[in-house]
Amino acid sequence: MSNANVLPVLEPEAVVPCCPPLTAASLSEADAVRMAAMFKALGDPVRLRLFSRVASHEGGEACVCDIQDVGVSQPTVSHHLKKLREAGLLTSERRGTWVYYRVEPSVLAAMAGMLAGAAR
Amino acid sequence: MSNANVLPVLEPEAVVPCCPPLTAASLSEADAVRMAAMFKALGDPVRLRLFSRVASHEGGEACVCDIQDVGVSQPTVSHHLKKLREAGLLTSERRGTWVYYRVEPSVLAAMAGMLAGAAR
DNA sequence: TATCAACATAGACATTCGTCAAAGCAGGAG
DNA sequence: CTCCTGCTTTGACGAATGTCTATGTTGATA
Repeated sequence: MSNANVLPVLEPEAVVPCCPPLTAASLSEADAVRMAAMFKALGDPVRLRLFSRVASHEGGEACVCDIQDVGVSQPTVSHHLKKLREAGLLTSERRGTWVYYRVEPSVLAAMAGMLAGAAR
Repeated sequence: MSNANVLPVLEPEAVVPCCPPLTAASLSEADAVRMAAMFKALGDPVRLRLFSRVASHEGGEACVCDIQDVGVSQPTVSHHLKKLREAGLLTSERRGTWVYYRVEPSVLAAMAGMLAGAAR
């Protein structure tokens, strides 16, 4: 079995450089697709709760066992965490038996930046 | 019309007072449902483009005819604008033959505020 | 070795979503 | 009145989504 790279995840670097505030200019289709994927990742109550639990957890990271009590089964939690990872909002790292998740600040900043302009 | 709101259609007023930054505390289930509905509304490329076109349009408002060239049929545009309205992100007003949409700043501010904390 | 705990993956299923064509509605102009 | 334009609603369709159970994998411990 190959133990090389088991995570076919988006690289955060590729996602970051986006976008001007929404008030400044209308989005291109390509930018809209990229940004919509991030908003979509937070567009589910269970995912949003998981994300908020990671974000608010002591030390800025949490293992799955710390946050998995959100009312759905463990495989479903795993599935949602994978979605958040693929959207570039979370990163994960295995340490021993546990897998720790933490938020990717630059991606969050891009989303907040887009909205902040339009909210003035 | 009855205002009994058993349906998950959000009144803009009820949506505004939410929420602390994601780093501060984990969301309750009720708050997560409300906020996820807003993020979900921006989680589609067509809707995000429509929203950005309204937000960046001169005067802070736009009629449908100004923004409907996003690559889908006109009924689909109307459907997406309705979703954005139901999520509390846009308001609409009819003036003569045209319907004008504008962004709801307070709702945007709530979303940006949640993200800004976690992006630091 | 065997066994357990933490987490991920596979497959199936019902529900939701995005899209379109067609029809409906509201206002302005003739 | 009739006709047209701008926009919404309806109904249908395939595709995507969220959830579960069952199974797999990884690492620690005995």
